[in-house]
Amino acid sequence: MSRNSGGSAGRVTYRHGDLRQALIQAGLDLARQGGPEAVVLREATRRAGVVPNAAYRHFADLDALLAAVCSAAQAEFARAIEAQLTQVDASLAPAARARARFHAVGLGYLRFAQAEPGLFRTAFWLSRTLQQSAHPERRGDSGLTPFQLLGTTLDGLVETGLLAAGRRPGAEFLAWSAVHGLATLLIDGPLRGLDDAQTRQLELRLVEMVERGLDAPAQAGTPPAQSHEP
Amino acid sequence: MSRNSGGSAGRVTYRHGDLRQALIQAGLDLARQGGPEAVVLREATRRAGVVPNAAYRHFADLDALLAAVCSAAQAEFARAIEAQLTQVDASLAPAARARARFHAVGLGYLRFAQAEPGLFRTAFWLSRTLQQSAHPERRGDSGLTPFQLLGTTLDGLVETGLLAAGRRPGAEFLAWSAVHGLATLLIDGPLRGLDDAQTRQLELRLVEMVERGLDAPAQAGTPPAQSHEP
DNA sequence: TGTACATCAGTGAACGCGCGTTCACTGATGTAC
DNA sequence: TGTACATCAGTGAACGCGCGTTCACTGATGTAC
Repeated sequence: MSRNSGGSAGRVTYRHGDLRQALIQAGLDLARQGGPEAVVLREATRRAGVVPNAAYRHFADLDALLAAVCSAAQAEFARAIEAQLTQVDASLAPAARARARFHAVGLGYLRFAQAEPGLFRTAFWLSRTLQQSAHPERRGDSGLTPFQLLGTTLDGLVETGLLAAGRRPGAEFLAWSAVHGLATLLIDGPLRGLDDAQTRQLELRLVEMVERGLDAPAQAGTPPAQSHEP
Repeated sequence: MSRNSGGSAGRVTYRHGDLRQALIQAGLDLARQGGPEAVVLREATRRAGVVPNAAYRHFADLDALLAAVCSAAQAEFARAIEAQLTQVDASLAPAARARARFHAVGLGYLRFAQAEPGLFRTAFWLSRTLQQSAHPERRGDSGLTPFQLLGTTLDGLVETGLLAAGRRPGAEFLAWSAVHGLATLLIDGPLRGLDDAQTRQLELRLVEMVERGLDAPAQAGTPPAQSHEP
């Protein structure tokens, strides 16, 4: 990366060094600026200081490069959330700590989405052909995906009695939905215009809504009497 | 639309009839299949049975056509939610009816996203240049946007005592986030693989989570003792 | 009711663009003797 | 330690694609007299 990244000086060697990594890095930069659609083979090779078809020595085609970039983006995402978790005060009482960890994941998620919207969208890009699940090389330093990190904190809520065990299964999907939705609306959607204070407040209210809504017993007794299939 | 839509028979007149509308319709079909990125001027004119540059008699450029298509998509979205609201049993007691209406909006939202993922994504497309707010011609038959329809049902929850008035401000953003996030994860994201039963259950649990989480008082007393700015 | 004419919606041809991908090549690198 | 050689990473040139957009045009339509 050092020798060729800027393209400032002429290349020392005829061979590149680690073109594969340089292309992923260039693709990551493109994704950072413009999301997954902006990851384009010719521009990536251009930034790596190399002729377009050189990429084919390292990737079967554009999709293969894009997949590698997406994995890298997701790993960066995971690391950002891990960083938030690390900052939770370890001396807190178990229940308070469990809550703090849950908040850390939710707010870390939202923070990353806003700080790196391009990478955030890239992390969720799925090549529509191959159903590659999020397993091979997409994790953070802890070896967990963002989704698994969320699951861990939910387990913590159950262990400390803040979440009924019966409500645990599937809870990550509910929490994930809420946080992911707010992230999307904040970066791509109609909530873009919000100022920082409004954003922070909304983030906090959302996480608290999830925390409460996951656990509390059903209200009233009557389920809504509407048939959705007419 | 009738004469030219299929392109089956030769055109009767030299002039088109209503090319503007035909182009929007063609763009809507493209969006239905492939989302906003699939709305492409040349293909739209092809489907309208017309030469590419003919579009410039009716739209300044591709962005203008796309904007019209997005508005149409959002209007269709609004109409789908209105349809769900219409089906709520009007003879229910006020509180039950308010809940049912809230559920109808949430589930209608999720249903549309899954039935018409392309249009759903198109409805949220924002031309990054012009900050056109969602006001001119993007509403349903009731004259409300999907967002406003949601607000109406939240008002209903407050009126019937199911939601504390103090929690009403901004509540639409929280509810919206949760539903929008689940919709996104279900159609574009890692939850695509879920079968119908799982999906329906998750939808219902999510809406109930929001309902509970919006209203219930804060749990415990201790806010999470984490600083997010290190 | 008939004719002259302005309007303007759609035509036909062409442009330049960046893209992904293929082909035959070249020459630095590392290995075998 | 020196030489011959196979490997294979990167080069150079070219392809075909669909795209958005511009230009000068043509001829049906509707209006004014």
